Amino acid sequence: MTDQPDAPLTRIQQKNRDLILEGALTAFSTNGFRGATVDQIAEAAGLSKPNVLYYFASKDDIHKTLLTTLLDMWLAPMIRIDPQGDPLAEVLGYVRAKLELSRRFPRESRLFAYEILQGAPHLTEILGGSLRQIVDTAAAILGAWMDQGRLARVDPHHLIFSIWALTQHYADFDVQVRAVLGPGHDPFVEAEPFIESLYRKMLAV
Amino acid sequence: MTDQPDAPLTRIQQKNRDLILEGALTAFSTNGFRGATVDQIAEAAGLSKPNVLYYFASKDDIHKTLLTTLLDMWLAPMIRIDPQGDPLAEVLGYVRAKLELSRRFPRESRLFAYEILQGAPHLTEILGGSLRQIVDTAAAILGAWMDQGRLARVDPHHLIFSIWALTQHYADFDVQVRAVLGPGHDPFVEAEPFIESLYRKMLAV
DNA sequence: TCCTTTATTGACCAAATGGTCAGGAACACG
DNA sequence: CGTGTTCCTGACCATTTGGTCAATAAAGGA
Repeated sequence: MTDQPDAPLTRIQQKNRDLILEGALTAFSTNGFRGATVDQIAEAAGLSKPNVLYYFASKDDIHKTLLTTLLDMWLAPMIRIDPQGDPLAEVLGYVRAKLELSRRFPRESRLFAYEILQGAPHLTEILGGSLRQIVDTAAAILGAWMDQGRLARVDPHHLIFSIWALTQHYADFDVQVRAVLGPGHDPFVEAEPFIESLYRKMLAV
Repeated sequence: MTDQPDAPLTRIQQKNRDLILEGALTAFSTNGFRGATVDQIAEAAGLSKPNVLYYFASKDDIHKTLLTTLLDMWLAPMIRIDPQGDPLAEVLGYVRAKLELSRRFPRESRLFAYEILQGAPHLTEILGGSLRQIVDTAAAILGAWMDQGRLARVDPHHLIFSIWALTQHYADFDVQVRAVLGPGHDPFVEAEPFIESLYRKMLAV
């Protein structure tokens, strides 16, 4: 499409790339990378298959673009944990933000879930690199608060894992949760006070 | 292979079906249903592709067989919760059993994760049927203990979800957990005391 | 041993799928 | 306008893949 690698995008390029990524998010998060077809993506985006491949070099390229783009949104709440803030309020704020992400962006959550399940072929460097650094930083903050006796002593890393597990479960396993609860339930609405009280009890000094 | 629908399996049939299911478990849990190929399964089983399809009608058939076979193992610990037992001990026993399943059978855990992510096309009746009943029964036991003041009052269904989320996370997101922790860690060994203390605090009256 | 049943496979097929390409349509802009 | 660039598509291709089948080999039982 363009020979200039860093040429600014035209309006049409911007719009169509967005359409494609939006359609691909739905396709990949529903069927996984292998299960989604370029035709599906094209139809979801309202474009022809060759046109999709005019804007992206390959199916793989679309997937990689999605993943790296979304990773920032996914990690943002953890970066916002403030060492100067109130420990419990900061943790609960993070929990709430993460649950809100699961509620509002379940497709993104599932996309990551598929990727990790598959062994994270596109994310290995990131997982052990920047993600690990961000987590270590957050864990250090939590650890310091525990040292100061402002939070109950628990393993900070596993505390973070537990938050991920609990919040993402409601997005990734949505069908199971809904099937078990039956109709007339809003899993996310019920989950919030449950998870909040869980961490209040766990982290109370 | 056999016209008799309920004919007992010969020794060869038994062995080869087992080989196929074993190979398929690895293939499906690594790449998902769509990502796994019959050739892969055949190679993992040490059989030829036509021979695999001699023992199972289709790839789908293999998948469904695996899923339903494994569901029992997966649900067993919840059924063993004893209304006559000590409440906290019963819950912690269930948690430990579930974590042990994740540790020993991560492929099975991932197989289910893929299935649920996909919207549980093969399990919809089961999810809203027998699974729901089993969960409701367990939730009722937990609720009764809470009524008697022997466990802290929390939403029993979400308590169960939290156990699933926390324990399965270590199997399903294994690569992520290991990448973040770095080498020299055994996630499951560290997770057990963390999760146990979590539920001790949460459920203490 | 002989004969029926069960196992196994190479060769093959049709459909699906990621991707290409030449050429035409739409657009931007002097 | 006109012209160069960007955008778009129908037709096409090679590969992968689930599945079939006729034919052969191996068991098994009387």
